[in-house]
Amino acid sequence: MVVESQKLKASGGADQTRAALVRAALILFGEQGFEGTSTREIAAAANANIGSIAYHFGSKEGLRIAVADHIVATIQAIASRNEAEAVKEVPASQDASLAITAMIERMFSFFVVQQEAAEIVPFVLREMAAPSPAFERIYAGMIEPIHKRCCDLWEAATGEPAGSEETRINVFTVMGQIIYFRLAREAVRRRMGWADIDFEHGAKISKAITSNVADILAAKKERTS
Amino acid sequence: MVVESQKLKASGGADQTRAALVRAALILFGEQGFEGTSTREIAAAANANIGSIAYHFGSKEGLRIAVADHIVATIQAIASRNEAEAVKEVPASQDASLAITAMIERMFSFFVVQQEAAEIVPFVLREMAAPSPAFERIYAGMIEPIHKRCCDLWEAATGEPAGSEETRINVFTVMGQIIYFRLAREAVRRRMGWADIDFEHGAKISKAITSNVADILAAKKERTS
DNA sequence: GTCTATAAACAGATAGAC
DNA sequence: GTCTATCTGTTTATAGAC
Repeated sequence: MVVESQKLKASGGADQTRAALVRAALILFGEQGFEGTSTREIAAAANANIGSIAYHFGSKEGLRIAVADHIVATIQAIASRNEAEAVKEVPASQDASLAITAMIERMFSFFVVQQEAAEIVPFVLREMAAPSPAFERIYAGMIEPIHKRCCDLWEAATGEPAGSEETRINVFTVMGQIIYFRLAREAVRRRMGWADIDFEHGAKISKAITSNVADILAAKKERTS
Repeated sequence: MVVESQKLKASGGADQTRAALVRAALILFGEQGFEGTSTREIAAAANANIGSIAYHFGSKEGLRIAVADHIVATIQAIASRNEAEAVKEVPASQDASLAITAMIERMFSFFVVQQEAAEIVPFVLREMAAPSPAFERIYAGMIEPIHKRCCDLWEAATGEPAGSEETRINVFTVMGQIIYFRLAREAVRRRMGWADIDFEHGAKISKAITSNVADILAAKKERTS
């Protein structure tokens, strides 16, 4: 993936310059890493000049913080939209296992298949693996809220308290099954002999994960009953 | 984690200089990334001079390749030792599920608790997430062999062919549960309220993963019988 | 707010003495 | 093989014109 050569900045306006810089930095930091990206490169991709980074964000590090804040805002917009849809789909919390399956498929689509907000995931992965000062925002505004939400679903499905140590660990094991396919995308692609991981492949993986989680939930229910 | 200030190079000798450079690069590339590490930094940590990198490896990129080869050699030494031990522990392939549990615990200890070869994991994680020319070696010499070995165990435990698409995907879901706790170590640490992920915490996580896999295997056995 | 010019530090690679 | 000095280009940050 390469940054489009089209202008990210539509016309004049300070807000548009700012937004174009944030989006260019999001993409380039995700692809090449923070140290692997120069401010000149970012300014060029955003159709702005080098000085504008210092003016709007103070420094390169300030730009990274702004990128993190932009991610959190985007994620929260997506989350509230999904919640509105989820309420429509499952009027009562009729079957918690179904809700978990839906959540897994949504997260898998977001992290691995990536139709929307594809630029966000590489940046977030890098922050998770090697936290920078910007990680604080990503954790508090994205990782923790998603994990909490999953713990609530887990409680509804198993009866195990959402706040218990066991539940929190179990939810991480589910998130690991999903995100690993993004982290190790190239290894998976090679080992599976796939040219790329397309929608069809994604469906197979997603099915395997939801099946795993269904088996785990069923076994837990069996043991506690 | 910071590189020890002690000398990595014991005395003279070309091989010792070479080895010290590889080890210093392994640690620093893992901690700070390839672009985030300067050749001067590596030479200083290895108690060598900058020119020695060009002499021994041709370029910074050549050093990265040498690091990858060193990792593969180390992994293969560990793997053959483990195999020798595994034969002692389980004389016949009496219970394949036990062998899988043992494999998971070994991998978890290697990737997350990290008593031995702790420096290797960060470097490998970075190559998985953002493959460089050195990834080829890591994949062929470490990732694929481990994955193949796990697929064989999976076949022994479930009857599903080791080469089937389903088996390969399932093995990746297990590896994901393990490696995620290393990738997202900082997020896990915060969410669990742990000061660090020590041996006791590792035991809890490992138990959760082995329990998950046991449930998945049992459910698969149930369905095919 | 935007843009250019420049400062000061640092990068990787190389040449050549020993 | 080791080490120093240096070349060439690039880095972030800044100063100041417009």
